[in-house]
Amino acid sequence: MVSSSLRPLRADAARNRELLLAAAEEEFAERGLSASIADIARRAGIAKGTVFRHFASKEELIASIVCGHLATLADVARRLTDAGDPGAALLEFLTVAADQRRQHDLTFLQSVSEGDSRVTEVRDELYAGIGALVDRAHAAGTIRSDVTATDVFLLMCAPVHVVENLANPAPELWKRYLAIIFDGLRPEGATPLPQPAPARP
Amino acid sequence: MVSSSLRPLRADAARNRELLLAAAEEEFAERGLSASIADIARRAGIAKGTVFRHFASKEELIASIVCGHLATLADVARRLTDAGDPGAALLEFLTVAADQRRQHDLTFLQSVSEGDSRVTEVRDELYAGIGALVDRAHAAGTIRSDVTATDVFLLMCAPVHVVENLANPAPELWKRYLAIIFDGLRPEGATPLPQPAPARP
Amino acid sequence: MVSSSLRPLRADAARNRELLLAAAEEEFAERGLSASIADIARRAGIAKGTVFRHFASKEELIASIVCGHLATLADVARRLTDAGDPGAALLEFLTVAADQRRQHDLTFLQSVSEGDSRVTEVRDELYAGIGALVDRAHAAGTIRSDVTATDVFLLMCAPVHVVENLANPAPELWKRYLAIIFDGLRPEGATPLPQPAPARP
Amino acid sequence: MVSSSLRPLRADAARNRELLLAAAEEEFAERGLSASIADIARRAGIAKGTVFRHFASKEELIASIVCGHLATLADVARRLTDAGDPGAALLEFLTVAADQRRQHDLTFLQSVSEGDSRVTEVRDELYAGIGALVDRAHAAGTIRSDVTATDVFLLMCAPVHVVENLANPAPELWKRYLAIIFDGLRPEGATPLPQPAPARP
DNA sequence: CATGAATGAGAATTCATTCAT
DNA sequence: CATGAATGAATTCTCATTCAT
Repeated sequence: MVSSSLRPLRADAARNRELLLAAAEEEFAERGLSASIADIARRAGIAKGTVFRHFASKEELIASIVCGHLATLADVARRLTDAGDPGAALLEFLTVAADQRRQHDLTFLQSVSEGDSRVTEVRDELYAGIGALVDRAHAAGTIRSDVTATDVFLLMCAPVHVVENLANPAPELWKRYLAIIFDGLRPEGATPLPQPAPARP
Repeated sequence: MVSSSLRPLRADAARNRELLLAAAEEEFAERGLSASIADIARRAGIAKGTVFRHFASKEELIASIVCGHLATLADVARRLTDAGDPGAALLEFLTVAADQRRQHDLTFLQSVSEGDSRVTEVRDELYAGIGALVDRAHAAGTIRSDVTATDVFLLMCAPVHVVENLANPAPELWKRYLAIIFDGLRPEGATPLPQPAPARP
Repeated sequence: MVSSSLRPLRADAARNRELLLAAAEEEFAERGLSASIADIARRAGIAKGTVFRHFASKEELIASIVCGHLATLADVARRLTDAGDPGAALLEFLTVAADQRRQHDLTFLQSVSEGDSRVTEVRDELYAGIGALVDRAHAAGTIRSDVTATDVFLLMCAPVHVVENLANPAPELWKRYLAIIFDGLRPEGATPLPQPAPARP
Repeated sequence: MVSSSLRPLRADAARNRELLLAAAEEEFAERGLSASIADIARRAGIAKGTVFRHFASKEELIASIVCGHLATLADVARRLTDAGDPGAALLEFLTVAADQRRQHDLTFLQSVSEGDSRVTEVRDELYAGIGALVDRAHAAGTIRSDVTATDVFLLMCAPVHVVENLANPAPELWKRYLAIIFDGLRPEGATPLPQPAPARP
């Protein structure tokens, strides 16, 4: 039973679903895309067959994980729209986003769930939230005017990715690269950009 | 270079080796790490078994690809050390590096060949080359003084990674993000970095 | 016995396990160690993948077969310890042992499962049983005093092995060679042995 | 070039043939039947392709090894026919036979080359030799009258086989079991045999 | 004629997914 | 409805054998 519609899941089923998602995140983080359903089920303390009762396929499981992460980020963005300092709000958003990724790097899951409609939907929400943050930052003059919401959306994961090339990165090293990239977004000393901003994803 | 081994291979074998490496790059780029040896062989127009005559295992094949790319980059870095403008040289290096990645994103291959000794060796050469470029840029005051060769090494792939989150990125879009990141490396308007630079990889 | 593990298997699974073991014995007997899992599965009327659900590897399958045979023999030895005539009991044991082997010569499997702990355990039991039989035969003066339990353990398979060098041996021919060897174990006309008895295996 | 007919092989080819046979024996002894042609060739210091110039197939190589061993034994038997003490001669023959096996256990090779005509031929010679030895022993009353040449032929390898069930057998332990078996062949205290002697193999 | 590169038919093993219990 | 047994396609890798160099 996947959809949020209809019956709201029995209590234990809902709990299993959460156990499963958590186990899957850990397993994917440790083993990469090739983490097996069997291992995930074992980690969740659930039978293999039951996994398919919750998620019709491995792809759908992955999509659900990605959805969750994106939804959390969309929430964060929404909440920060009311914050006092628009520049600080945008930086905070990027910080939360990178921190989320850092906990389990699951960026590679995104490519798998590219086509999924629920993912697209949540991503649109997130995109809207980022749009609002960027608009306010523009108005406040905190970031260069030629930078768009899409740019921010794309740069969001960069700090964590950068750090991943290291075997044992310091746990907060990504903040160093977020700082560098955020400096690149500032209006001071900005060089004209050689390529136009891309359209929304 | 890679062929540090024994005899120089028979002409046809050498050709097959190149066909194989090329096919493998394409296949990995399209299918990710899980590209199969069978598909690679088919793409190269070569029998499955022959792949294993050239590369004892899938891992070794991957290591060879990674080695080739790193060696090319090390060459580029070496050549640019003599260039007139240190700042332009560093930017040029990052441009070439990103361009190489763009053709086939194979960053994920790196993690597999982490332990390989040949890879380590070539990476050290590349690292040395980047070090020289960064030193000269520091001397010329083109980049902020708190940025190290390791930082540049890590940031090298970021522009391409950023773009990969898009389904159909404009072919040169990565230049936009390289520009933003490079602006972040400039001394003008630089914010103090929250984390110390990491040690060499 | 072998099924010392957890729950007692579902009825159908248990049946498949037996089918599998039987098919494997036949296939190994016909094709030797290089019998393929695929052929074994086909013979058992079971899918290839299912073999690995029952036995994690070919080695484990072999160990299970060996274990079964050794356990049966250990049982036989135990039962015969109470028999009236110690000499007849020992001969009976060797007869049963050889007969078991004859059905499927699987001696070569033993070398593969040398390290397996379950095998070691059952073999120790068997060894103890043989020890008891030999002790009683010694006491009764039926076998020469310089022959040990290890000797009997080692000679156990000889009659069948001898016969195997023939293309189409008469089904009970092995009894001829068991008789000859058993005569060699008798005290009458025994020549001093040129080498000391080996330590327990 | 396989046959002993026609040209007698160029000197170096003959040498390669011997190197190859020796390497193959060692490799088979160490790795069993699954020793690979590649490893054998490497051990002999010869190219893989050349192996097939000497022996048309792996089976033929094996048959050649087996042939060599059988021929040596046939020679030994022939030579011992003239010896003074018929009983001692037979024992000596069995000793040499077992010793030969012990050096490299290659009994398993025999089953592979079962059908080979050259093997059959040499085996017949060996059989004849054993027949002569047995006849003389019968005449001298050294062995029981109900034992035939075929029995001896079959029992020949038993002592080594027996010892093989041990992980690290003492190098001459087989002599212990040869003594036991030979005692079983003696007329003193012989029990009637339960099965008739088999026909020639 | 020796060499070793190429071949392709398997081998063991893994895994998402289905379905009887 | 949960369970875990069964499935079979796919994967990496091996090897006897052939054949161009």
